[in-house]
Amino acid sequence: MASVTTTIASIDTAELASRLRLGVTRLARKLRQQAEPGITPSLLSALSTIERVGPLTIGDLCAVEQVQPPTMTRLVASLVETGLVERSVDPDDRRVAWVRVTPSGARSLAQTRKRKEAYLAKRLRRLEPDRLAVLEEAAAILDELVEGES
Amino acid sequence: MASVTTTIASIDTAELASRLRLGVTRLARKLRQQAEPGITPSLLSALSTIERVGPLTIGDLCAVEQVQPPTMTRLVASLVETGLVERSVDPDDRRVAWVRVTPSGARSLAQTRKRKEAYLAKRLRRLEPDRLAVLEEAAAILDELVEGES
DNA sequence: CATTATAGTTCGCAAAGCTAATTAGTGTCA
DNA sequence: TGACACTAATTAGCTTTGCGAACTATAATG
Repeated sequence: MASVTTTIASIDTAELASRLRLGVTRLARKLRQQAEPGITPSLLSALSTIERVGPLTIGDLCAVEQVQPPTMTRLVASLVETGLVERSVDPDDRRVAWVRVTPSGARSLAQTRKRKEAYLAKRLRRLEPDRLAVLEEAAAILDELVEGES
Repeated sequence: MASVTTTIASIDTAELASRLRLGVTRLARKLRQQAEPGITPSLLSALSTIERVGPLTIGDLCAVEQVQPPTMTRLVASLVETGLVERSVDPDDRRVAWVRVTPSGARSLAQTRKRKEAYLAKRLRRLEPDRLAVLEEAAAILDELVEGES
C-alpha cells in the first residue's frame, strides 16, 4: 500500500480542465501515431467495444463510442469488409442491425492487443509505483467523466 | 489536505495501458466535439502553446505539439491568416520562421478560454475533491509521459 | 566551390468526423 | 385501412487533421 497525499483546498477546475485537455489531446495524438498498419485507433476502439459489450446495435455503438451514426456506419462497414465483425438484421425490427465480433476479429484483437498498448506500457513501466497508482485511479475517473450523460 | 490510498502491489501496466488508452481516446473525442465554430482543437492547442512557450520556431512547435512539419505549416498558416499569430523570418538563419501570438490572438485566447474548457470543467465540478486531486496529479504525469523522448 | 545537412513548404492521399438528405421499416389513429 | 409521423441506418458531400515524398531555400563543411 502507498499513500498519495495532495492539497485539495485550492483546486481550480478551470485550470485543471485546461491542463487535462492539453495532456489528453497530446497523448491521444501520440497514441494515434502508434496505430498498426491496417487497423486504425477508431476501428480498434469500435472493435474492442463490440467485443466487450457483446452483440449490440449500431445505435448502441454510437452511444458508447460517442460518435454520430454516419461515422459508425462507415467504421462497421470497414470492420465487416475485413471480416472482423459480423452484421445481422434484427428479425423483429428490420431497421435494426446487430453487430458482433467474429472469431477472426477476436483473434485479431487478442493478437494485436499487446502490441497496440506497447507504446504506452513501455512508458508506464518507467513510472514510479505511486504514479502508476494515480493513473490507475485516473483511468476510472476519465471513464466516468465521459459516461455520465451525453 | 486529503489522503488518497491505493493498492500498488499488483498494477499491471499492460492492463492499465489498455484502459488508459480507451479513456484518453474517448475523452479526446468528446473534447473535439466541443470545439467552438471557427477555432478547432488543433488550432487551439497550437495557439495556446505558442502563447505559453513564447516566440518559438515551427520545428519547436512540432516537437511540443507532437506533429509532423507539414501539419504544423498548415496550422500556423491558418492562424496567421486569421491574424491570431505572427510569423517572422530569423535574420541570422533565413530558413527559420519564428512564431508569436498577436494581441488579437492573446485576446481571443483569453476570451474563449473559459468557454473552451466549460465542458470539461462542468464535469470536473461534479467530482469529489479526492478525485479532482487524482486528476490533478494525472495531468502532470500525462505530460511527462509524452514529453519524455519521442 | 561542391556537397551535405537543415527548416519549412507543397502536393497528394487517407482517415475520421460532421450535417443534411434519403431509404426502409414501425407505429399510430382517425 | 391508409395517411402521417417516427426511428434506424445509410448515402452524399464537406472539412479538418494527419501523414510521407518530393521540393525549395538557406547554411555549413570539407
